[in-house]
Amino acid sequence: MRIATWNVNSIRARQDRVSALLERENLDVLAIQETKCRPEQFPYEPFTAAGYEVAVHGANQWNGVAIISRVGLEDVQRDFPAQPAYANPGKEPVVEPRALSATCGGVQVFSLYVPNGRELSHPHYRYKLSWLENLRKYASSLLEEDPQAQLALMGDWNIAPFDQDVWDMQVFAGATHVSKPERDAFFAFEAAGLTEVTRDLFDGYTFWDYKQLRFPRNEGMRIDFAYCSPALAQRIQTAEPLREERKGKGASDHVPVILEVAP
DNA sequence: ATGACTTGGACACCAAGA
Repeated sequence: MRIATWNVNSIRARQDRVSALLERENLDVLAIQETKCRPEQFPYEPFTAAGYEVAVHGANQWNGVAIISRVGLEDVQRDFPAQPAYANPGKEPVVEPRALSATCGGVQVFSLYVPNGRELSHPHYRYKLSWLENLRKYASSLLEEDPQAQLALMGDWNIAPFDQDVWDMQVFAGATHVSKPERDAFFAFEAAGLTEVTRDLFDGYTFWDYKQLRFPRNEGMRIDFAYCSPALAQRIQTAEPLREERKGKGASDHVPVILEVAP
């Protein structure tokens, strides 16, 4: 089975590329982030016509996640238990559409768009940390219920866990994505018994900013990951970032990361 | 070339991204 994650930065702007990816890479399941649309705006037809089912979670032009599968799509869950809400200045707190899970081909696949954090002193940063903590607690509870669970927590984690995951640590001094609390929150998933399965299977980045020639200069970040339960981690055979997808007109700023899962 | 941001809303600027 071939499972992938990709922050597409608008599904309406990227639908052609997503459809082409599914076919070219022979994907069974694709978890996408930053769909940036309400459910009724999602372009379902090209995917259903190609034999896929689609589960979406979206509210407006911000955030939004979806799962596209041709190996079943059961037990769809929007949000996770105790998922923190975020209050924009002067507004009521809202649980944003950043998490979606479904069982596909016997694997509980999560499509996750971890909050950005914005600045270390910003309320969004505290929101990011509590969001990660509660997600980790939920993942722990799933593993506790069933140590043999097949779990894949895939998505845009918005954290560069190691210094080599950004092109220049000096550029990120005092910035989000590299701070110790964020990295601690990331590695807490390892402590909870999950394994980030892409780390040992490739080197390099998964994101390059649109600005300042970041891609041609290969000034990127590695922030897209897949945390898997023990029973699933042992089935992962390969993990590959598709750098080709960052090229040309109409590219997302992230590239897909594809996992090959043994039967 | 892999090339100097991109997206979507209500808009002709702005928020947000990382």
